[in-house]
Order: sequence, then structure tokens, then C-alpha cells
Amino acid sequence: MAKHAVLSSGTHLWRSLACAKSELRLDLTLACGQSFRWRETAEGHWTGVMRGRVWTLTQTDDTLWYHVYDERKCGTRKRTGDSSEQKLKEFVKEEEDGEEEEQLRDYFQLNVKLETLYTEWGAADPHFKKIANIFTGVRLLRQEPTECLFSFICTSNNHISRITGMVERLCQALGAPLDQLDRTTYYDFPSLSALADGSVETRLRDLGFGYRAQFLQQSAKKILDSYGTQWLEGLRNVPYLEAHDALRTLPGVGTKVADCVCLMSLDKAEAVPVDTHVWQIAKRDYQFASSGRQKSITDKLHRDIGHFFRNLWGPYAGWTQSVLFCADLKKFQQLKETQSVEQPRNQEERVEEESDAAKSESKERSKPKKSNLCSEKTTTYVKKRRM
DNA sequence: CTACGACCTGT
DNA sequence: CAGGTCGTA
Repeated sequence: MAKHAVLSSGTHLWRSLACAKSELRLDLTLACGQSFRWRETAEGHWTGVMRGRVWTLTQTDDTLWYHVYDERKCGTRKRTGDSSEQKLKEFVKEEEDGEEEEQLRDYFQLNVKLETLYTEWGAADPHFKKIANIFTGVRLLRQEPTECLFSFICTSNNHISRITGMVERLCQALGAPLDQLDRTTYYDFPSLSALADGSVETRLRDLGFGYRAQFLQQSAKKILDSYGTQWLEGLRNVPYLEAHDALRTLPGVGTKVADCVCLMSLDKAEAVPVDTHVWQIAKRDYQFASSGRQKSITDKLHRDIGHFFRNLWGPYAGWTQSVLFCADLKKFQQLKETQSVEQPRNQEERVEEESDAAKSESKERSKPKKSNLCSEKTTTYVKKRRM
């Protein structure tokens, strides 16, 4: 039976490309709620499906290693002895290698120089600078639009651990099986037509999708019936707001989900998805005060917070946001502690600030009198009513 | 535009 | 209530 590849058993099964950890941290990037499809299958080894194939990724200081499993079972292919055929195969193999590297570069958007961006963000924002020293290498994946859209329809009123299970069952139920590695079978993400099938809603409800089952099936059907198979991909080539509004015509897609899809699969680096968590960050760490003391996140609040952060961080604000979002996840809190043991001074400063912020926040509702960077800037920035 | 309840399920 | 969205006031 085929097994998950591990680097320690030899580099001959692996390809590599130069990539510093300051540019990419697999552990943070693959487990911070962007994609729900990667699992740590061995220490520091991440296995998942990308472009219809199963990959395992791992990294050392300056190198990103990747292994692509061959779903065509060529691992056991026989030597034919025909040298010309062998040569042809090797040629084809090399072509594929180039293609695979290119796919990986595309998926991680390695053309975007993250270190440079971190420097710029840190110069503009002292709070980011503090976080940035620990949470390096958090970058945006460039996901396949269909997978991204339908995964994020599952995220409404939901938390990461449950979403992960749901997406897994979605692929199991409706996606094509690819490879089996050590007891686990990997499935491709379902096609639009598989998702649009009339039986899907009931099927997914049985799998615990709740009311989202209907959203998934109806969105797929609407895309197929009204927009066409190339529509989603095509949104990569239109401006952010246009793509955002187009996505919002789909059932189950509100402002937050639309922003996630824009940012994570449609090349809209300026999109800032605002959930309650990001709202907390805006209030706690940036003294963001909205005009009306909102109880929940309205569309207007989405826009205002988006404008505020774009104004602060610039055209890659969505990327910046994901670093801070990642740094706030419970599962990564240990990283802060380990780091701050080495730097006790920073630790004390941080804790002090945080408890201060927390205190004032709990009293804030009655007296929102804080001075803020935002209200002035955002009001001038928001000339139009729409984003 | 804002407010509010309903909606699935799990902790 | 949780990393929302929809329908209705």
C-alpha cells in the first residue's frame, strides 16, 4: 500500500525550490483557515489536494520540498527496455516537473515578496510590527475559485474545526477519489455539476451541513444555469467591487464570504474579510470606533473597517489582515509564549497593553470616547456610499 | 441603513 | 454563542 512521503527517508522522491521561511511558513499558512484541505501527516509534512493531485509539502530553512503522488500508478511501471520510449518518458517527466514547480509557485504566489511587504506594513503600523516578528511567512494562497467559494459558503456561523470536517465530507461524498495513502483516501474537490445535482441538498443535510446544504446546491446550480462554467475564473479579471457584487448574487454568499473568495482565490489583495473576530481586532488593537455603536456587523461596518485597514496598510491589506488573524487564533498562542520567554521585556509590555485594552473595551459600550485614527480618515476616504 | 429572529450543529 | 446570511420590519 502506498505511503505518505517523508523527507527523512531520502530526498530522491522529492523536488525542491528555494524559499526562505520568512517568505513562507507552511504550518501557519496552511492551518489558519484559508484552506481546509491540508493535514499535517507527519511532523512538518503537509498533505493535501491541489489541482486534482495529491501533494505532500515540507520545508527546511531555505528550501520548500514537494512530492506529487502519481494517481496513474506509475510508481510500479515496468522498464520496457525500449530506450527511445524511456527517453520520451523522461522528457515528459521533466516537463511535468517544471509544471509542478510552476503550480506550486502559483498556489503560494511566490512572486509576491512577503518580506518587503512585512517591512512596509511594520513601518506604517507599530502594532503589526510587534506581531510580525513572531508570525513570519503568513501569506495568501491562490486557491481554485470553485473550491474556495464552496468551502467558504460552509463557514457561515461556524468554526474552523467543524468546517474542516464538513469540507472533508463534501469531497468524500461528491469528489473523485485520487490516491490512497496509509489508510486515508484523498478526493478531489467536487465539480460544479456534481454540486448542482438535485440530490445534493438532502445528501449534505444528512452529512450535517444544516441550512448550508441548500446554499451549496443552489449556488452551484445558479452558476451553471445563469453564468456558465468559466464565470468564477473570469472574476479574476474584473475589479474587486465588481467581483464582490457578482458573488453576492449567490445564495449563502454575504459580504464576508464574498470578501474571502475575492481575497483567497480571485486575486483581490485589497479585500478585507470582516468577521466578528476581525472586528474585535479592529476595536482592541486599533481603537476602531464606528459611528453607531453596532451590536452586529452590518454591511456598512464591513465597508468602514475595510476602508480603515486599506488606508492603513495599503493595497495588500487583505494579506496584512490574515497575518493578524492568524496571530489571534487560539491554536497559535503558544508561539507568542515561546517567543516572549526569550524576550521578557516585550512580553510585559504586551500583556499590559492587552489587559488595558480588554478592560476599556468592556466599559466601552457606554462611553465610546476614545480618540481614534480611523473616524477622521475613513470619513474623508469614504466619498461614495458604496465601497 | 439598522434591528432582529430564524437557521443547523457542536461545545 | 460560534470566524454569517436571509427575510422582514
